[in-house]
Amino acid sequence: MAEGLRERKKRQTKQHISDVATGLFMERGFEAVTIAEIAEAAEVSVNTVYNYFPTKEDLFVDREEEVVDRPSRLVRERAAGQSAARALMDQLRQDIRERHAYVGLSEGYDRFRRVIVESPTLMARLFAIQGKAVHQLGVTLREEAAADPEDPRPDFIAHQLVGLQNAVLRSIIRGLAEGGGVDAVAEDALRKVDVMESLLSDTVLNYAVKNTP
Amino acid sequence: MAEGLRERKKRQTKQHISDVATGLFMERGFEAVTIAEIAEAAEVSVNTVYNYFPTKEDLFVDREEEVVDRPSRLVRERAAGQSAARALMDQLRQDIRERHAYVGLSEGYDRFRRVIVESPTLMARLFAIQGKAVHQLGVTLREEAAADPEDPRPDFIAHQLVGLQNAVLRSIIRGLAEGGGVDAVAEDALRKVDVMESLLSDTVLNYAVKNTP
DNA sequence: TTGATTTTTGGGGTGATTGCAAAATTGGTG
DNA sequence: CACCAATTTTGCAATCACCCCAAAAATCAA
Repeated sequence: MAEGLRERKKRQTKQHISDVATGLFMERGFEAVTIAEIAEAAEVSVNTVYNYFPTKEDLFVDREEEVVDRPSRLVRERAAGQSAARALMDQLRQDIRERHAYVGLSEGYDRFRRVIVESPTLMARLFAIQGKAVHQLGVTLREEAAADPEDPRPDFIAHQLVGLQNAVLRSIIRGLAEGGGVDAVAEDALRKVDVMESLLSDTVLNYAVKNTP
Repeated sequence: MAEGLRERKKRQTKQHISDVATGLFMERGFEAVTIAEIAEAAEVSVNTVYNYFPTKEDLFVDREEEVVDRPSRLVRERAAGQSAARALMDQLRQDIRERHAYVGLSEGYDRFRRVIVESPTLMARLFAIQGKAVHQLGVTLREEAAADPEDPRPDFIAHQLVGLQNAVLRSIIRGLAEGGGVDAVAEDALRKVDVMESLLSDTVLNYAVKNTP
């Protein structure tokens, strides 16, 4: 059965509210905008906003699940003969080369960043997301390496790998904030990835190599 | 001049409110207790509570600053000839041996933990604290190693070292939650620290060795 | 068009958090 | 000891996020 008008309209409404909210947040900051204002600007009732977004943060922090799951997914889908670390580092380098938003390299990311940094609520949310990503990746690594539940390595390796991504992201954000051009910052980030990679032990770099089928 | 009665009374009031609040949170959980209830139980007005504690979380999350600063302080005060990593790992092992609350090994930590885990608000706060600790340690490592502002290593090493502590803490909490005795869990944690240490590269383990004077 | 289903809305809370000014408390003074 | 000045506590009113419920409006299927 084809997807009905109802479904489409719901999606549109949700998207519309999200867009309006993001616009207002970008203009005036997260805390300064009230849900009531968003509802008014989007021409819906406050209750409708809550119908689609459980909390105010969710109006801004989109695709949380995707961000949390991506490292795990990349590991699961790594090529045969490739380690978990290599899969993530390769993708990280590619994200940088492609100026992907995942690593903060995209138009308008700057204002975006300011909105987040200026809101304790959003900062806390981001930290929580990162924590979830670490945990998720730890679970995945444990499975992929068939490690014992008592083995502390998967969790710690997850910390290291997510930490590396985070350090890169922060470095990029700082570079852009200081007025560096996107290309220069990206090149710089690639160099830093190399340096950080050299701080990983061989054990970590070669953890959970996928069996050749 | 000696500390006046006023100062003493303020401290007492603050402590009293904190104690009452903590007691209620432990009994009924964080979200289930309202500020009004705390005020009533402590026999002060709601405004007085806010006089001492800026937010509800602050009634529970005590000594945040101390937790954030401790890794940095330990690194700054490390012995001559000792690396940053070694200072932190040594202290971590000692905390475990001493059953220190820092690593979750102390009486009553279990209920404490449940209160936190069951409250998204508190979890978010803890993640934020950890984030701050990483950042703080990164700054300190950069100073101690006299590293260039562009050098990505201090930040990433900070991630690794705080991550290790975090992984240990989680392991301990899990062990206790599964009913392990404190001594057994502590012994286990020490073994895990060894394993995790073996996942750190030599570069990290020997970073920022303090000059002999 | 109708009846069922789903979405939107309105209205009425609760609870955290803030601002302000009055009231109570405390420290020292004469 | 009574009194003024500084400090703390309190009461009151608001704002805002968020929740619950029932009525109204929109949509779908027959």
